[in-house]
Amino acid sequence: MAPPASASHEHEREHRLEEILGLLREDGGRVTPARRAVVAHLLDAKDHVSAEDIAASVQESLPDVSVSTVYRTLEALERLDVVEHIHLGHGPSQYHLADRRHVHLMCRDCAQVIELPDDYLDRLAARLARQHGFVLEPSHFALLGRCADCAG
Amino acid sequence: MAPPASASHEHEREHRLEEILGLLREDGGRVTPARRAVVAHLLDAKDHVSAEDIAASVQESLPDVSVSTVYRTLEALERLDVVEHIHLGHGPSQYHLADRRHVHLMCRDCAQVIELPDDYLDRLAARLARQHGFVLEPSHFALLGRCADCAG
DNA sequence: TTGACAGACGCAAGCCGTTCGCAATAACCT
DNA sequence: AGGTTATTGCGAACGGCTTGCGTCTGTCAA
Repeated sequence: MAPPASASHEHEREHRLEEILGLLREDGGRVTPARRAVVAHLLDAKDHVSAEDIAASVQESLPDVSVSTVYRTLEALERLDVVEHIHLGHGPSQYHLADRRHVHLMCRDCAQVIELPDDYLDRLAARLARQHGFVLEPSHFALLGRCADCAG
Repeated sequence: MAPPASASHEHEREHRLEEILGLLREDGGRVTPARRAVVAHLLDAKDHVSAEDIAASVQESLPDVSVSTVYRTLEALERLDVVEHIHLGHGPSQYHLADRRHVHLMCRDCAQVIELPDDYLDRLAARLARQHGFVLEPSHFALLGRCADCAG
């Protein structure tokens, strides 16, 4: 579960963790074991995870943290712009740290998710801004379609 | 509820209705009053509607058509490629006739939906196909962001 | 025209993801 | 150490959608 980390990576992760928890405190919030575990899981996750994923992982060490606590923690973190969620069409929302922003492609057949750099939609975003004054949030939804394998 | 229609529009609508019902029959399906009413509502709707919208409208004339019938009818029509649905992030799926395909922008703040021509994402689709073999389905999801009003 | 065979129906229960109300707990500040 | 108040766990409830089941009814062949 914990990533194989060199001493410096471990240190770095610890730093980020405390930094985020500090933001919660600055905001008048409190740092609890549950919140610490949620943030830790987000730091360890390679990419996006569902609230249920987080709950399951947190419950390994803190068995009676409830899903509602996870949702409430994620909500607090989103208010602080530390976390964002993305809609993948069908299926639950996926959460990730705001600084791990990506554009997502999702296959409607095999449900595979492909990540692209977060500037992949810059041209489209510019066009939407120019033509419609619309400010695109490219990492808040997935582009649906069929992946190379499933399209045949 | 029924659109103000000239005689020819009325005739045209009737034709489309029977045409679609014919497809159901050809497929080994049956044409029931409930199905007729669902298709009629889709023909009358200006744009996309939720299953609940359809149910409410159908129930005005056929009070005990249940939501499950609406969902099952929409499922049958999607199998025949007559209907498609689109995911708008939060909120229920929206259904529309397959020949009224659009790209959708949705404002995360005011929930307003802006429709763009269905070829609006052609360049993006071409790029995705070329670089990733991904076949984009541009009308199966909404582009989320903030509309001109809400972006300020 | 009728009959019988699916297919479609209504209903109610159930699913999933998410939110909420509440009383009890425990972080934080002094 | 103590008071305040944010956060918690729990359970109930939500919205959107699906399913199982027994009944009904289009459809098509006789």
